[in-house]
Amino acid sequence: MDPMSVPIMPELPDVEVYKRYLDATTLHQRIDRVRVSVPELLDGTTPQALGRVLHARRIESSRRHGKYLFAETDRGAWLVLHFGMTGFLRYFQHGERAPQHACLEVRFANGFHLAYAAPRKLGRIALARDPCWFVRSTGLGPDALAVDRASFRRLARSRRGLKSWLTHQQTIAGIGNVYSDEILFQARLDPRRRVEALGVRELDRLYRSMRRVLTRTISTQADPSRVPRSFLLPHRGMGGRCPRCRGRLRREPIAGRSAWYCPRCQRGH
DNA sequence: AGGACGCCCTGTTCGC
DNA sequence: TGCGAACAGGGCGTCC
Repeated sequence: MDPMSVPIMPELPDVEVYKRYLDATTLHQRIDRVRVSVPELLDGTTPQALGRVLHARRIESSRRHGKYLFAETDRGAWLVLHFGMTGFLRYFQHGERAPQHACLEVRFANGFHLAYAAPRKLGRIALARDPCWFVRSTGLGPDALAVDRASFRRLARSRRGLKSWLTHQQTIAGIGNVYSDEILFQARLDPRRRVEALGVRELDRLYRSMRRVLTRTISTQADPSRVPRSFLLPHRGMGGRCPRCRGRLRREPIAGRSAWYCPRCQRGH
């Protein structure tokens, strides 16, 4: 079973699944060829430089921060991958066909390949000294699953709207449009409300909802078909109905994205 | 500071 | 049925 066969929006849970996929397939094997077919995705490096850094190296470990995946080589340099909205990984045997839209392809000495594919070319490939350095220089906020309740409250001193705040990677890293809808739905909060206007109980509800949604979707491999029917996600679409009150869901552009929510269950006051 | 908007990209879905 | 417009959205830049 190839867990990468379902197209998904690469937010924190999805990237966590990619990380586990990478760990389960590519670690400790010697890289003997690197091929870049979409050089526009390279940020701050070139196909030649990337090839030099990776050639004859092994990936020894990986890390994830928000929607970014980091792979450590045995010489210390880190490969940085961001999946945009359609990116994914595929590990395949020599002779099998590479996925369409493969932008970066690494061949290992054991005859297997790892492809990073991005049909819409909205991803990013970079090199970094280490993940901390990269996170700092990009200005990313703490990973959503590493934020404790106290930090969450501190970060919430913001005039932003809830939807905009949750998806702002410089505040908290890892949450995108789809999962922010789910988190707000389960916290029963109106996406248009301001963060700083929330009471302590509401803020704690939001915090618990964030953790519940992220950990739960990771535990089901971020597979959309395995998301409980009580979640908003399976109903997020034209004509969708609220799994809680059966009312019609509403779509509204908020923070430059289309937000789905239940106007009855997610009231603002 | 933060929101609105446009842009990048391309496969899919929609309406006429 | 066919075709073009609209849409999907992560991240960035610009403007207000």
